[in-house]
Amino acid sequence: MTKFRNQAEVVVYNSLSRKKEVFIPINPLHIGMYVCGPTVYGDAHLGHARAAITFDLVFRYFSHLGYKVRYVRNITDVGHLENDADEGEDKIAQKARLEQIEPMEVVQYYTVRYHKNMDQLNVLRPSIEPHASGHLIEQIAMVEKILKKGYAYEVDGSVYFDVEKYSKNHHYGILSGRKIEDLISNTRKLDGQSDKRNSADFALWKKAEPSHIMRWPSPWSDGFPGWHMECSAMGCKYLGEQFDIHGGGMDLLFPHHESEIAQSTVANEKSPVRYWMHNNMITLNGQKMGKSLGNAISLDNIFAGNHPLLEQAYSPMTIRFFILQAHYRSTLDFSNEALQAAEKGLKKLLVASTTLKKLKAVKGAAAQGIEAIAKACYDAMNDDFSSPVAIATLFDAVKLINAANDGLLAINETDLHQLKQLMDDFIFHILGIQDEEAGSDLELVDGLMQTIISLRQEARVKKDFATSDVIRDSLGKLNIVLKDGKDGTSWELK
RNA sequence: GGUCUCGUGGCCGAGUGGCUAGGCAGCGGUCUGCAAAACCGUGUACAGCGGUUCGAAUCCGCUCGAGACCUCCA
Repeated sequence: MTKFRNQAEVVVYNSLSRKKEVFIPINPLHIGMYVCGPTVYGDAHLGHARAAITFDLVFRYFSHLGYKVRYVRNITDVGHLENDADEGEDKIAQKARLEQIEPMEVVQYYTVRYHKNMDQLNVLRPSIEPHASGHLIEQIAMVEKILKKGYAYEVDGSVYFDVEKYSKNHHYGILSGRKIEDLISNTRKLDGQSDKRNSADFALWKKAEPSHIMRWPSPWSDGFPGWHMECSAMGCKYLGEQFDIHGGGMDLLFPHHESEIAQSTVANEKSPVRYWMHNNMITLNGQKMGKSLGNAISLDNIFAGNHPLLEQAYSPMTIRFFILQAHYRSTLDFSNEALQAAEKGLKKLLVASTTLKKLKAVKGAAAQGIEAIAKACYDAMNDDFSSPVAIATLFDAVKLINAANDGLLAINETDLHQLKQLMDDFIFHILGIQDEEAGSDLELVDGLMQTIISLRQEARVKKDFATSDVIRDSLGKLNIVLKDGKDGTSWELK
């Protein structure tokens, strides 16, 4: 296994080049990764889960390969406007006004809930989780830098990035594949007055209206930073002027990430990011699931099963497995049928993993292609984090395990060791699956179960099937399934 | 309207020129007191029409359909 791990050459699809590229970090053995986190004004939904799980997979895999990864994922708690990019109300402030609480109460409330959901999904906490509101100084400094270089202008206390000027010697649209002329001609004319010289320009700093509760002093006005500023400022602060990976949902590609590139390129005179990675959307009946579309199902709803579209509750690990069974760059359509299939598939995988622990090695038997399976798993992950292919390959290992358990296949000590290593590495460490059934008092329960099973076995030997069936049925009501096999009876939770 | 992506068997979902993806469901069998699980076997899938090629789901063109971005959204 180690040998595949060491040989690994990871290929990453770079949104910037629209091609797969061999991943080479700026500093050997160290990786800097920045991912756009949530704007904390509402509960996390499936889309948040997908983004978090996608980059959790990247984080886990690179860590597994031996890289030291500094993973920064921000919390947006200021500057994210509700409607038109520069005229709407701040999302946090709006929520605070509606609920008559402090904006920071909104932030705290939803941040805590976000963390809870991510923990449930077994998403590892990032190395640094900076808040936009905690980095006003850095953001203001960056705006000043851009102003000084002449790529921004101030109007009535607000500062805007001059996209037209930037386009003269840079390519605004390099990431999203847009042309500046199209952007200028296609951007919708906003109602009301705009201080911007050009509709494609975006705000670096906004002056706060008197009614606006979230405000900070700056050289230009009491106000707040533009949405794109935070990621540029915080990414630079914690990962440097240029870092390896920047991730986020595809919907952030334009204008958010495009603008980040423009700002940082001007401020630091270099492109901020080597590899841009974007996860695709989750769809519901073929349509994107999104907060603004009102069709987003919250994770709490899914875990509890209380939403009109849900036929049942789905556990966090089912959701995680469901998401990992699709490649991160494909859209993934939500349906009860698909989730139920994922639930069953996951169970099969986990049962096999438990079976594996009890498996006994047979002396001298030949290798059973375990190396090939391990190699295929690493190949899949090295190919732009293809978790669906890795999972498919793990099911090949499941076949081996079950066959060995049924005595149809002999596995020797070396094979067994390799197989255990493979399953453990991939299922639990790389894919980040947890066995939800495995409780701390499992040993006690198993002891009790062995007693019950032996009593029932006595009945069965006496052909007292009435008694044995009563035992099985009543355990069934507790969601415990008994399985009578050749070598005795085993049990598992439904 | 502009830019881009996608269309794979009952469902989900891999696969970029020739070799079984995989999961779920179904069917037949083995095992079992009966079940469950597991195992074995089982599917003329690649939106349509043309073209390139010895050979295409895979490359090219067109048609149809779906979606994303161009406003906030993971």
